[in-house]
Amino acid sequence: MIDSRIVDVAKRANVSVATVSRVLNDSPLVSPKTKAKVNLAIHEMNYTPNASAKNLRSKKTMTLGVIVSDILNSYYTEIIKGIENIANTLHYKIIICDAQNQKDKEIEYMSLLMNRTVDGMILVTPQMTNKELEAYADNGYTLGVVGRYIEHDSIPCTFTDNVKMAKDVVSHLLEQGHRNIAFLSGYADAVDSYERLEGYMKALRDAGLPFVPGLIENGDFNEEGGYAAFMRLRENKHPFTAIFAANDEMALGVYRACDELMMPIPSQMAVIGVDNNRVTKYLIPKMSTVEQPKFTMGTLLANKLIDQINENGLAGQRVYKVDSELLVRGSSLHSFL
Amino acid sequence: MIDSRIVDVAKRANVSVATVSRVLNDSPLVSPKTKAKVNLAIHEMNYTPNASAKNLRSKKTMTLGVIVSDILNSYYTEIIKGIENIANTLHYKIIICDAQNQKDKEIEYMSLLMNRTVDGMILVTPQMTNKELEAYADNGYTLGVVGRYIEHDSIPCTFTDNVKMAKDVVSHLLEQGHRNIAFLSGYADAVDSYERLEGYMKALRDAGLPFVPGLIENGDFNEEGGYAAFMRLRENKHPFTAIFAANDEMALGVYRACDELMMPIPSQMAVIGVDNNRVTKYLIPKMSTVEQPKFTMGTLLANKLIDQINENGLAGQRVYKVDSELLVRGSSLHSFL
DNA sequence: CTGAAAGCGCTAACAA
DNA sequence: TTGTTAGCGCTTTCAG
Repeated sequence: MIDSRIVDVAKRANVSVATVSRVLNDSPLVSPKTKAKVNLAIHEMNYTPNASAKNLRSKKTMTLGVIVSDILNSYYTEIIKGIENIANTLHYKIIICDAQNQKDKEIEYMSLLMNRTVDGMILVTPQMTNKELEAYADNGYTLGVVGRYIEHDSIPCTFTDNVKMAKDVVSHLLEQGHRNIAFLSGYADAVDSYERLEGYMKALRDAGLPFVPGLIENGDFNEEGGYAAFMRLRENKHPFTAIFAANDEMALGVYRACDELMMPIPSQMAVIGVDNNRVTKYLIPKMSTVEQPKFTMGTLLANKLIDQINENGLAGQRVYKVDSELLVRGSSLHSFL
Repeated sequence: MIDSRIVDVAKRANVSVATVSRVLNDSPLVSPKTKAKVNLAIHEMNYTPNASAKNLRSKKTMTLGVIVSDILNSYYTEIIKGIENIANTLHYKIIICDAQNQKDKEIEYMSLLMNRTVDGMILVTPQMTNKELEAYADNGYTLGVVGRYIEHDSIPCTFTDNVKMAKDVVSHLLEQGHRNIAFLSGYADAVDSYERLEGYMKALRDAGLPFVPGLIENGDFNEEGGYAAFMRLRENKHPFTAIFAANDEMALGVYRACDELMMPIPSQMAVIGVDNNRVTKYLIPKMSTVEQPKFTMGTLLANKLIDQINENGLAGQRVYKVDSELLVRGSSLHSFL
C-alpha cells in the first residue's frame, strides 16, 4: 500500500530493516536468496519508499531547481529540455519555476527552494545580477547559470558571446547597406541587454558611424514591449531602415507594428532578432535571428552542476562558452527587395 | 548558515525548539516578546528550515506534480501557467515533468513522484488511459486530469466537449462548401483523437455524407507527423479540399506540405487545427483553430485538487466542463479565394 | 505561554 | 551476510 513502511516489508520478509534498505539501494551485500524474498514482499505490499525520509537521512533530494523567466518562451523551454535530458539520465528530477518575467518572483523561488528542497539551482534568467548570485553562492548554496558569464569559483556557467553576436548582426546589416540601425533593448539592467548593446555600439564605431541615442529603446523582452518601443523609436524622429532586437519576442512586436504601419519587411524595414524561437521560421518573411545552442547549454550546465554536487568539489572546467550563429533569412535580406 | 538547525536557533534565543517551531509556523501561542527574540536569532543565523525534515514530520510536501506531453507545445505551457498561478497563491510548488510525447515516460514519472515527493499529481496528457489512471487512484494516490472526462469519484477533471467541438469544425467546413474533408488524427488510442474523430463522423452523417476511411490518417500530434500524414492522404487517391487536424501542431505540418506542393491555403486546401497555439496567428493565412480556455482549465483543476488534499474529502464539484470556441480565420474562409 | 520528549521513515555505522 | 540502533531536523502532543 501507499503508506506501508520499511519495517512492514521487513516483517513480511522476515528480515531486518537494514536488509530491506540494502535491497532497495542495490547493495551488493545481500544474498540473492534474501534479495528475492525481500523483493517479493515489496511487490506484494506495493511498497514505495518515502522520499522525505530518504532525503532527510541521506541529505540529498536528487532534485534540481530551475528558474526561468518565462515558460511560454521557447528559448527557455529548449534549455529546460536540455537540462531535463541529462537530469533524467542521472536520475535527477527537476522543479521548474516560471518567474513570469518578474525579478521578485525569481528571488521568491530562490528562497523557496534553497531550504534543501533541491540539491542545486539552475538560473536561466537575465534579471538577477551577478552580485546577487554570488551572494547566494557565498552563503553555501549550489547553483549554476545558463546564458551568461559569471566570475565566481563555485558557479558554473554556459553562455554565448553576446558582444560578438551583436557585432555580427550589425555588421550584416551594414553589409546590406543600412546606415541607420535601431537597437531594441530588453530590461535596461539585464546582461543580455547591455552586452548586446555594447556589441551594437562597437560595430557602429568600427564602421565609423555615429552612435545615436534616439535609436535605442527598451522593450522589456516581450512582444508587447517590442511593439511599443518600435512606436516610440519612430516618434524620436531619427529615421532608420533596420532594427536589431535583443530577442525574437520583441522582434515579433516589430513585425506587428510594421504590418499595421504598412511598412513591408525587409524593403522598408529590416528586422533581426535573437534566440531563433520556433515561430520565427513560420513568419513571412522568415525572420533573421541568432541561433544559440539552447539544448546543449542546458545539458552542459546541468551535467556540470550534478558533478559538482556529487564530487562535492570543483574539478574540471567551470565556464562553457558555446558558439552562436547568425541565421540570415528574409527579414534582413536586401535581395528580398 | 545554510546548515544550522532549529536547536541552534533555540540555543541562541534561549528558548526551546518547540517555541522556535511555533514562531516558524506562525502559531498564535507565542508572546510577541519571545517571537521577536526568536526572529532575531533566525535572521542573525540566516536560518532556513530543512524542507525534508518538515515534510517527513508533517506528512506533506506542499508540492504538486504535473505531467505534460510536451513542454514545447504552448497548449501545455498555458495550462501549466494556470496551474502555477493558483499553486503559487496557495503556497504550493509544482514539479513539471515533460513526458516528451512518450507514454512510458509518463508512467516513469508517475512512479518517480508517487512516493510522497508530491502531495498530488496533475496529468495533462492524452496518452495514459482512463483505466490506468483509475488504478492509481484506487491505490490511494491523489490525482487530477486536465483535458478529458473521467468517471471516477476521486479524480477531478476539467475538459471541453471534443465531440461537439469537432462537429462545429466540420459543420463550418461544410458551410464553406467543402464536401470532401480529411481528418488528421493523433495517436489512435488517445482520447482527443477518437473523440474528435467521433465528432467528425457525426457531422458528416448529419449532413448525409459518406464516411471515407481513406480520408483519415494518424499524425501523432506533432508537426512532422502531420506533414507525413498529409502526404499519405494524398497517396490514398481520395480527393479532398479541406482538412481538419486534431491539433495545431499537425496542421502546421499541413501548412508546410501545402507550401511545398504549391497548394495555396485556403483556395486549394482549407485547414483547421485545434488548440489555438500562439504560432497560428503569425501564419499567413492565419490558421483557423479551436480555442480552449487552457489557463482556466489549469487553475480550476489545481484549485480543486489542492482542496481535495487539504479537506481530505471530495466535497463539491468534481467535473468541470468548459466551453471551447471555433476561431474562424483565413485558412478556412472561402472569401479568401 | 513555554518546554520535554516522542517519533515521522529512512540510512549507515557497528556488532555479530 | 545480516541485525541492532542511533540519529537526520522537524512538529506536536502533553505537562507544567
